[in-house]
Amino acid sequence: MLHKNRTATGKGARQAPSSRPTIKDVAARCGVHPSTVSRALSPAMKHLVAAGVARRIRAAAAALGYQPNVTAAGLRTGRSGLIGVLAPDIADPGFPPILGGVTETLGADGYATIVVDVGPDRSRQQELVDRLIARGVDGLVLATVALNDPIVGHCIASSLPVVLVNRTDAGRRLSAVITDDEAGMRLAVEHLASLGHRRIGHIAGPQHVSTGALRRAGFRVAAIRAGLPARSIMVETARAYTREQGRLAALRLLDRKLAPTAIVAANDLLALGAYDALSERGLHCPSDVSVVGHNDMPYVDMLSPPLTTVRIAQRKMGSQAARLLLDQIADPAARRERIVLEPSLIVRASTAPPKR
Amino acid sequence: MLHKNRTATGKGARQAPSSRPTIKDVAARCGVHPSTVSRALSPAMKHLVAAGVARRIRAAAAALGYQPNVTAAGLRTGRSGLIGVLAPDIADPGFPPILGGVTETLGADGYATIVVDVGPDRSRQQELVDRLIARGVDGLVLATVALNDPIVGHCIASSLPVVLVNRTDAGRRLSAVITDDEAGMRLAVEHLASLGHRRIGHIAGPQHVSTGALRRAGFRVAAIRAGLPARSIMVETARAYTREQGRLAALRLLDRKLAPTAIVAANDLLALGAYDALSERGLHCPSDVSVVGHNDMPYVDMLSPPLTTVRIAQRKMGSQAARLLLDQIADPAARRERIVLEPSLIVRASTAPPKR
DNA sequence: GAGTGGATTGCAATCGATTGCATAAAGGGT
DNA sequence: ACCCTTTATGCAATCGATTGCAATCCACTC
Repeated sequence: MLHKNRTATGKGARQAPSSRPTIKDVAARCGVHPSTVSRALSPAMKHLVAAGVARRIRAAAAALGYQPNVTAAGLRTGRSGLIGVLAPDIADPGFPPILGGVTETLGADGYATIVVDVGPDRSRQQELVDRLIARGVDGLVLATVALNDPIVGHCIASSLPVVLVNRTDAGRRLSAVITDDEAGMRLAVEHLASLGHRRIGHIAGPQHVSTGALRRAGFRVAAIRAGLPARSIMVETARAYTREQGRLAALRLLDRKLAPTAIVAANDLLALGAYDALSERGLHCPSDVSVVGHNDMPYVDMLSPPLTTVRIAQRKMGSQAARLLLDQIADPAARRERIVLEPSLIVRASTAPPKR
Repeated sequence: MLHKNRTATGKGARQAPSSRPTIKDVAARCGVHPSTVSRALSPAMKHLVAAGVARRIRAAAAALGYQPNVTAAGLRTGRSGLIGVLAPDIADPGFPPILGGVTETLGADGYATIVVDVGPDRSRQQELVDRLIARGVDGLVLATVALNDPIVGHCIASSLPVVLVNRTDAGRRLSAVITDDEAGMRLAVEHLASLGHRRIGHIAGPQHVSTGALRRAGFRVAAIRAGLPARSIMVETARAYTREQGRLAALRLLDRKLAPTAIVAANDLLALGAYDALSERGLHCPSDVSVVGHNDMPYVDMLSPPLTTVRIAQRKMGSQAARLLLDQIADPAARRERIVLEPSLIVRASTAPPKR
């Protein structure tokens, strides 16, 4: 029997000489069969190989600088060690902390993450998911789902482990880690009410995503519970979680006959837009109008004025989602779960009692 | 000859029934050989198959919802369609725009990116790179290299296409896309000098990375060219690009006998720290001390006061780096290149003439 | 009517690692 | 001594797609 592997016969050798050593090279160096090397190097199988042999194999592997080819192993085992993450917008400073939590937890278990920025065009989402599936991802973390998102059915049909993060679907058909949006709004509204505000406006986020809808509902409930008269509960909906849409919505609030003395934004980016709108109308925050944000994204403490906002545990949200996903990969039959994290209010200088 | 594939004989069928169709299924459905399917579906090879057959195959593939298994193809062809990206810190708002440029350009060519956050512990970098190589990445984008980084030699030895972004290595041994750091500092210093500042301090970044070293050097040169006396050119070095290290360095500047009337930070995060330090000392920006940042990261226009800063073309930097990498993948013999982008100064409200 | 050539398609090896099964060697019990 | 476990290792198929080579077919030329 002759070597078929990498002998310098030239001719058929398309291999670059620098190509990495394979399991066969290690096996040859030890005079054992490749399968033995595979077992010796696999934590789950190494109990099948004699301790001495295993040591020799590990030494040879180290000497050759052998690194297993994940692609080949993935083909055989059907698992790639890759997790796909769909992000609404990487440039949104609120997202990196979530991502950090996800990658850290997954990385500890040997998984790598492919992050895909869906961008404003939601229709691409399905295609992007399919691309990830074709890549053989072992699971998906979705930070992008809308309330009634066809992607949910698609994911369930694919029987791929999936976890939602930050947002949830209307049917609650998938595991999710979210924050208590209603509670967050209650914190914000109660804070403003306790300062004496009676006319409070809300810049709602897009209503097709859970954060937008739940926070708006939470705002309404909290405002009523705080005893505000119905007509002084004002809501304007932003079409996207962007500074610009926040500005437009804030202008609509400010231009009402009875303008609010305080504004609760569904998100810090929207709050930034509210700041823009205020200065555009020559109003001052907080003396003319108080503003409360949501998420406590990085550096909002540096704004002028520092933003009072509802803090959510973004990093934790990411790591919890990752953990849920790992559980689901380990046991695909596991029931879907829903983890709700509690928000807290960070009071800074953008809120104050109303004038007069 | 009998079907060996996915017939419902039970027994050996470990396959989940929902598992995706393979090239064989498409072939069987069309009564052709799998290799013909492969060719029909490959843009580069489809000229080898009759037009009518190709059409039938495409139809069958679509009907079955066939998606090629990228892992299997990758094993055979030796290319994974994955690009590794090493980031210094995903949470740093300066990074996402670069990443956006990278992923967009690579995505257009069918590549997916694996982003790895190296974090503060640089020693992990080598291991992370090895992990990516084991994953079979087709190339690497490094946003993390230090001036004399062992990783550079390692990458060259691996003969893997690599491009540096934002930072460069001392030996200029790898392709890189950076900004003109000296020019940026010249813009900052000349702006301050023209406002009348004569005592200017610099918060330098870590000196082991190119941005830190080049900006410090650029600051010195610009200050001398502006005719500032040597002893009123003050430099304090931050140990990391963080707000906290910026605060500490700024305090050291402010506590000097002849404190500067203006501070140029090597980075916006350091500038934020300078803001912290100023308020800690009861000083006001810009009336007491002017501050200039660097990078124009998102939302620094919202700070109090809005930050004057040197804008760099981050997104473009990312996409150029991706393009360079694609070129290098297409032609591994291509010469290494270095692209230097020009920065511009964005004047906001953190700079003003010195008192008196 | 044989030869030439081009166009299609099939065949089978291959990428590198994993794993069920078979085999071989060592140990244990009676 | 013999059989029966364990324990350790080898063998070969397999994952799914790609591709060099061979084979087939048809048309056309001389």
